[in-house]
This record gives sequence, structure tokens and C-alpha cells, in this order.
Amino acid sequence: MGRTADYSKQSCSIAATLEVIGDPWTLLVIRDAFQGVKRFEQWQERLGVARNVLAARLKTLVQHGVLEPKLYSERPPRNEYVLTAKGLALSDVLIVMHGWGSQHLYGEADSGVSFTHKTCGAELKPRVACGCCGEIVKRRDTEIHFHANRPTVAEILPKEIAASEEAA
Amino acid sequence: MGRTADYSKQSCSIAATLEVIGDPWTLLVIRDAFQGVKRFEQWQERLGVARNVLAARLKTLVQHGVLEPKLYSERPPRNEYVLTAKGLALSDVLIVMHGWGSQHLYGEADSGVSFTHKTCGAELKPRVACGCCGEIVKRRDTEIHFHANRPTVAEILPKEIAASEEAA
DNA sequence: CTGACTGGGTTCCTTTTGGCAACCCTCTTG
DNA sequence: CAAGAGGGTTGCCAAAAGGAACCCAGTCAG
Repeated sequence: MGRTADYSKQSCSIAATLEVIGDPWTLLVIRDAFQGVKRFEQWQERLGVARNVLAARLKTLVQHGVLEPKLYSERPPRNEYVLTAKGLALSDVLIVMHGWGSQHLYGEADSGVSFTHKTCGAELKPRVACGCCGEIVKRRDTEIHFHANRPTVAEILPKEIAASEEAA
Repeated sequence: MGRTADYSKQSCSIAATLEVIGDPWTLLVIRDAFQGVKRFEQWQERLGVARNVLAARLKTLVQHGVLEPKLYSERPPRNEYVLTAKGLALSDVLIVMHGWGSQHLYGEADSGVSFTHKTCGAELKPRVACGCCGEIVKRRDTEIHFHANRPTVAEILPKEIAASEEAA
């Protein structure tokens, strides 16, 4: 099937990010991780995703360093999966996607999940701000640049994924 | 195949957003749209995506109101696709994903695309701010809430997609 | 006015995935 | 010692992605 097709030959952080979290279920796995889900059965039950697919997603998320397996019981060996710093940093992506969906898809109808900004008490309507000057970024204020000969997605992402699978 | 499986039965803005843009190619189509790509051939060439898949993606993006077809030539009828307001609002999602990819996947290696914040001149390191109070949002400052009995993704998204396809 | 070309798709066939269900393996508990 | 529970793996099938060929309207070169 698809997604084999290579946007991994591009050199683009967006494509790279999609390679990691662009899969249909992956972001929902991460969303649930933010909600405290740590174990296989919990994800399986909440998402209704096929077990083999869930196992595959967890494995690649671990390989990409988004989740980290933690043995919570030896004998029988059982591990749970916790978000790494890299994974925690995805909260921004989730928040922004949630904001877009709330505003443009749900509109007035409320969805079942919402974020509140505790310090001001309002429902969070996320905006993107510049980490440097703190100003809210408007689309017009950004400029997009292209650079030649940068590493492709395939070059920066762990391709030991294939290797490790063969080894196993 | 998958993705048929229903996270559309959930009631969540994130799931809803994924239903619209969560497809492997879709966000790249949108990314290129932000770079001024408007026509079938341009996307096809830049992405290397199969033509039938591209046609399908464009169609669903139009149905979801992210892109709008505009006839730029009658005889022969040719249309190009431009971002709607709803589509333009996805820039935040792209920026944040780009930011995550730059920082956590590319790290020091530069990717081939970058955003600059024109008003301060720095490379944009996007942060999420609260649209209400303007403060930069830290993960700890947010609270996630669950509400019962909200409309599911399937209920809010145009299901005329199926209908319109049968009609055609 | 004919033959080649262009843009925007569609069709058909093959390959990969995802979904589903069943099974397995290692403990633990009754 | 049989019956779970947790965390997967295996196999089969259907749906989607890839790929390439084809199509159709118009238009341009000769």
C-alpha cells in the first residue's frame, strides 16, 4: 500500500514530522498518552485499534524516541510506555490541531475534549507565538525559505527500524 | 485497509482534525499549497504521489472546505485549487509541526525549508500562546477536560462525501 | 487539417497495510 | 492445576496506495 512512496526523500521538517506522527493512529496514541494512558490494553480499548497495528505504532514511536518503554514488572516482563521529552514536546502539535478542529470543524458544537488555560481560566484558543520575541505570529509575518542540499528525511530518521526488524 | 476503522466515532477535535488532514499525503499537499502550488501537475511533480491518490486527496480537501476549486480556464475546463480561510488557518499546524521536526528530528542539521519571523528577523521557533491572554502556554498550565455526549467526528464531518460519490 | 502536446484526470492491476480474530507465552490467583 | 490477565504475534482478507497506461478537450506547429 501507500505511504511507502517516498516523501522521505524530501528534505523538510514537516515531511520528517509526518514520517514520525503522520500515521492515522499515531497521534491518537500520543493524545491518549497525554491523558495518562501508558499500557497496551488501555490504548487498545480506548482506540479500538487492531492489536497488531497498535503494537507496530508503539514500536515505531519507541524507535523514534517519542515513547520510552519502562518495565513496570519483571516476571512477567511487562512494560508501559511513557512520553519522552521529545514526545512531550508534541503537546503543541496536539493543542494546535485541537484548536483548528474546534474552531473549523466543530464550530459552535463542542467536542468531547477541551483544553483550558489555567492561568487565565479561558478555554484555550491556541495561537502561534514567536519563541524569540514572544509576539503572536500572523501568517503574513512569516517567510518561508528553501535551502539546497540538506539532509533528506530518510537520512535523519532512524533507519535501524528496518535493520532491527530483520535482526529480530 | 485501515483508517476505515473508526476513530470517527469518537468525539474529539483532534480526531476530527486527523480525519481531515491526518492522511499521509494530505498535509504535504497543503504545505505545497502554502508555497503557492495550485495545480494538479505541480503537486504531482513535487510530491511524486500517484495521480489517482492526488485526485482523491484534492477531492476530499475540497469537500472538507480546505481547498476551493477555481476554474482558471473554461474550454478546456481547468481548475486550480486555492486555500480557503479554513485551509489558511492550518498554517499554525504546519508551523508547529515544522518547529517540532526542526528541533527534535533535524536538530542541528538544517532541513531544506525554514520559516523566518519577519518582524524580529529570527528563525521562527514557534510556541503556543493563549489567544485570550497572550501568554505562552506551558504544558503545566493547561487542563484537559472531557465532556459527555458530544457529537462524534462522523456527525460533524460532511458525510455527503459518500453520497456525492454515488451521485457522480 | 493533421499530428503532437498539455493539463487534468480516470481505469486497471499489483502491492501493502490495516482490521479482525485467533492464538501464544508468562506469570498470578483461586 | 485450571482460569485469568497482560502483552503481544500470526494469518487471512479487504481496502487503499502505487504505478502505468489511457482518455478527452483543446491548442499549437507545420
